[in-house]
Amino acid sequence: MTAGIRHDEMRKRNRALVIAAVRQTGQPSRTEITGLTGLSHSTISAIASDLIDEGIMCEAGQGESAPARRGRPQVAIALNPRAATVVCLHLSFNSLTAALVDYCGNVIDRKVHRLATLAMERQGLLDAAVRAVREIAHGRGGFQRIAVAVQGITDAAGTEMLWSPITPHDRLRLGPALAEAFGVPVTVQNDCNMIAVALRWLYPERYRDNFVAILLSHGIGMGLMLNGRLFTGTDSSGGEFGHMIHRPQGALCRCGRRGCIEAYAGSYAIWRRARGRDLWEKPIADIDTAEMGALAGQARQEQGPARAAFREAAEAIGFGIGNLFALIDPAPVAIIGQGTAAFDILEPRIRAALSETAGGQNTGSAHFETWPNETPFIQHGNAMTALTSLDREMFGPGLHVNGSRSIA
Amino acid sequence: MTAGIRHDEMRKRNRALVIAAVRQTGQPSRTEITGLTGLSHSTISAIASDLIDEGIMCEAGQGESAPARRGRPQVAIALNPRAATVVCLHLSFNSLTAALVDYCGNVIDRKVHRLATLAMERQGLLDAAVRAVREIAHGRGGFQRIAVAVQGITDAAGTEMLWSPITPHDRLRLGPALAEAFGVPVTVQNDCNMIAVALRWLYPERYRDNFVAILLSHGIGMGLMLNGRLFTGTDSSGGEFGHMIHRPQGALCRCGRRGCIEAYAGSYAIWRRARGRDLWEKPIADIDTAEMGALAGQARQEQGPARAAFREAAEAIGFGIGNLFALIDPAPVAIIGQGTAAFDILEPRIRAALSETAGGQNTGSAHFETWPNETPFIQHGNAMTALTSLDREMFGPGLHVNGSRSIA
DNA sequence: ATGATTTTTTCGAGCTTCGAAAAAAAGAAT
DNA sequence: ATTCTTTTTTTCGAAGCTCGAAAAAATCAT
Repeated sequence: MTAGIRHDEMRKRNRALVIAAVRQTGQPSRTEITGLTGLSHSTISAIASDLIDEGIMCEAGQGESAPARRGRPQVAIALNPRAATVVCLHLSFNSLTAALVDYCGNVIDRKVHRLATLAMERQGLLDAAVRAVREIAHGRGGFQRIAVAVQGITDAAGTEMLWSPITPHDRLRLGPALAEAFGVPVTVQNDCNMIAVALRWLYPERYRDNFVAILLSHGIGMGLMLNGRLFTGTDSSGGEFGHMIHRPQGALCRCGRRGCIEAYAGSYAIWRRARGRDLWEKPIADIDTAEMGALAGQARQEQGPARAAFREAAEAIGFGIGNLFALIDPAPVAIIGQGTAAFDILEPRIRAALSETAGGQNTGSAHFETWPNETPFIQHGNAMTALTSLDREMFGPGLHVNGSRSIA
Repeated sequence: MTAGIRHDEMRKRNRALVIAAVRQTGQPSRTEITGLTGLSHSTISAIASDLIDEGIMCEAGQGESAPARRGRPQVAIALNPRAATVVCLHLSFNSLTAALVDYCGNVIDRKVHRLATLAMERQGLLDAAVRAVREIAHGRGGFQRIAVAVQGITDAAGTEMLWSPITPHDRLRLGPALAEAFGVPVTVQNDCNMIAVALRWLYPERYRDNFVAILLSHGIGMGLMLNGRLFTGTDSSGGEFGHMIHRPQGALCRCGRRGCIEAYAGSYAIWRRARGRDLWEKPIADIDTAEMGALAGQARQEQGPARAAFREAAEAIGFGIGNLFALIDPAPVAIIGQGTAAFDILEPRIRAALSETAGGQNTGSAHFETWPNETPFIQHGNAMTALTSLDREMFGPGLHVNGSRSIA
């Protein structure tokens, strides 16, 4: 049973709404917030005044390029960049990136660390994460939150990495390790989910309430936005699109099972097939971009195993999207990652396969948008996740930030 | 942007909460509602008093079997059965059932009509629905809502049946036809979704926030509850589990495509395979239960095509559940319908297939609960859907019901 | 300088919830 | 039979929030 709404709850929600309006639109005036939230001028005035006194927001002068209209000019309101600071980590194959981000979302500093994730011990990985946070934050005052994006499956609570292709260790408890080291809340999230979050922030006109982000890379990942909320599993980050079974008893997947979509469409799978290797051969750890580019070139030029490999990859993706659409209906699809470099070869076959599925019947005219580099999306999505979760903490009135005082 | 919460909104939500608490627990006292909602005694007293004055709820004496404790006895509060009436239709192959249900969910009357749905014209089907409503409601006062459960895909708005195996006509606009004829709101919902709703009401301890209901019958259907909400597609009722592709370019499905799960696991598919027919042969319209029983008996007794048919059906279901679980994680599975009569044959192979999938890794000990008859679930879920949607209408204060007056 | 126009703040009214106290309704004790 | 206990329900004043209207503020136009 949901809890009843009390009086203070109403205020909290409306404060949250105001903060969200400012975060979304950048520098709205009080009057614009009135329109966005549907609350009255008086209420917005009161809430804005509170939030400014508490140091969460600040007045930002006449906003961008005052249009010099008649009447009292609007005063732009912005989030106070110094209201809070968050640390964002991004852990992927052989790489750990740390970024320090202010409350407005500006990246204060970023540092990329190279490390051999596959060979490292469990504790070594945890230590590396702690070191990366300590280093990026050093000498820059405190921070309020750590958000970690990982290439792997996380638990639904967002505290640990249940499984990942980048390390042999399962249940890597990044959340508790970082929370203990720094005494701030920590969230651990799947990288593809962060891509979806980023798309929603960056291109809301196209990727708003219902869409799919598919990562084509060494493996195949997915982030799914449904009804404006990130779709996660009940126990884990869910959305293991790459490990839906495309062909029962089919090719060997990196996850140890057989017939997964990834075992046909991951770059290791394309490479394996194009090079004429056995489909049950254990996948290799990494394939560089140049090699994949060469295979794509071959596939474009001549009939042969390379072309067949891309064709089969496209079929796996197409049927996968079709099966997904059978469950959730057609929605915009964004395709991100290295694999998009060969999208010209893949697309016709993806469409052909899709059209053979129940979910694909209305997608003849669907347009797939592609981006080759997933990293900026992951980092942006991760930062926005940390900041909006911080926003939620700001709801409660009477919070003291940076020494400024509440009026209460 | 979500709308801000105003004062009256708060009251509405808390009224809704009280109504929901009563509907869920049956006959709680005011004090029990206090506990369920987290609101104060004073607030519950005020809201209850309003709702009783408005005729939505009523006092129901000492509740069930007063335990004769010390102190002022609790006064049980119940929904007023005469506060509203709804008509529930259930349209399936060759059958149309109409029921009149009071505000508490008691079935006042029910009538089953036989009709040849496949042969009927579009208008004939619509007329039959209108007639069924008129007949069941005749001479019993007005009703406030019509809820239709259909064997077919509906649109996300719940107004029409987009496609159904029971009729050649698509986009059957049941909602507008009934709304125009009777001037009340109409909802049109997929039958499997209604099964899921019913399970949540009937067995909340097991089927609460996350579970799957799978209907094994002539076709294969699914209802999915996620985070306590019915999962629907963005355009349609969604959840077309039966039409996820099990084997690309495989057996011909009733939907016209090839390789769907249903084309292996629907009873027509099992029959076709067991009888040694071509897998690309057009599915027949109906197979009676006795015939399916005979096939199951054959499969139990001897190696042969019947056994192979059930085996392949089980594989399709197992891989399908596995693929579903790859997206949404393991959750309780309820299996309903005629097909459960042979579940003893199916279950081992379903488990075997499931264990080969990414989603099946944690489901070794999963227990599948089965029910042979889907009809009562569909009808109950349909009724509860209509009533809870009516509850939402009752939120607004100052509503006049059955001649009683608001105190305002 | 004055007027017009637009934004923002102020102020009192009207709801709603809450806590405390009172009222109500029963069993238990005397 | 009457009085005490105990528990439920109602009543009442206090506090908090939002709203509309009016006032104040800040700018351009005349």
